[in-house]
Amino acid sequence: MCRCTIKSTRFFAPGYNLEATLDSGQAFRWIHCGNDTWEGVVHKSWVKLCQQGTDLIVETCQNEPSKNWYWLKDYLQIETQPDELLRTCPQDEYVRRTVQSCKGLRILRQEPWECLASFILSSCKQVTQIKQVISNICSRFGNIITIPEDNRIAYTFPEPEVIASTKISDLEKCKTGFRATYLKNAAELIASKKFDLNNLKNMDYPAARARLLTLPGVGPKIADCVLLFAFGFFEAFPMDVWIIRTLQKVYFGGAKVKRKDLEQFVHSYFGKNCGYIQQYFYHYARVVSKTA
DNA sequence: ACCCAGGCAGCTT
DNA sequence: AAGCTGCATGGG
Repeated sequence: MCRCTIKSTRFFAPGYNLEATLDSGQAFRWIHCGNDTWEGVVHKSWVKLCQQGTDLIVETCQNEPSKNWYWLKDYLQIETQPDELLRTCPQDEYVRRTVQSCKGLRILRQEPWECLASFILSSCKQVTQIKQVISNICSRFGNIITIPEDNRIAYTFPEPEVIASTKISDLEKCKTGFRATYLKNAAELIASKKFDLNNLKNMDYPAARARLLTLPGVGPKIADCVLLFAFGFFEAFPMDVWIIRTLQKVYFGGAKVKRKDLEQFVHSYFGKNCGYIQQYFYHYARVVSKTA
């Protein structure tokens, strides 16, 4: 049981699109509490965020109170200006439409292990299901965080050591399905220090990607998600079913272009920040265009 | 009943 | 190197 300290602040973040950022399928643990308010857990601390004009109102329940707010500002990428990154993309009609519709969407800077584990569990599942499985994993294997203001409970994401020492059958009780062994085996490699997840940040994109691809349950798509959402490699372009369909429809007149050829295309056409526009495409295709 | 979901690994051609 | 298949589970 932890002894938490409530701390509050506000971040000046004009134009920050909290909803698109927290609900665009890059992180799976944020809960919408209405009125532009979201609750989640970042770096083992419970966090409540509320968008209010140009500010994000922040309330936290911190395990180990830190002197400054870097840990959360970095996670939320408050200082990043998406428009500057997206300027390197050709401003074609579809780019303009999706950027306009998802204006202010940031790519988060997530914790590597939670991000990796989440996307190992994501394959061939819908976003709502992924959220459910991860919620199950955390409530079963994470540590309890009590929120002083009303005695509710939140959970940390279980460390690799915990997952590594868990029975496959207990992981499967969380509805992981066939992904349970992938997760456990990856956790073992990380817990035993045979795989140094944090060292990926010292590599360039191709080297870090090649290294991630050696992990069980990690292929090109999941590797790119981790590189984009946890390490800030904006040249990583996760090629999922939604994006493949979108690219074929918008840029190839509906032709069945192969994955390999699409990869070539996105890197040469969208350039060094192709991963950033990818997230706008994904969110637009999956959410925005449905509700328009 | 059927097809699909932020795929991957292993096997067959 | 490419193409096919099984994997476990729930939603539409």
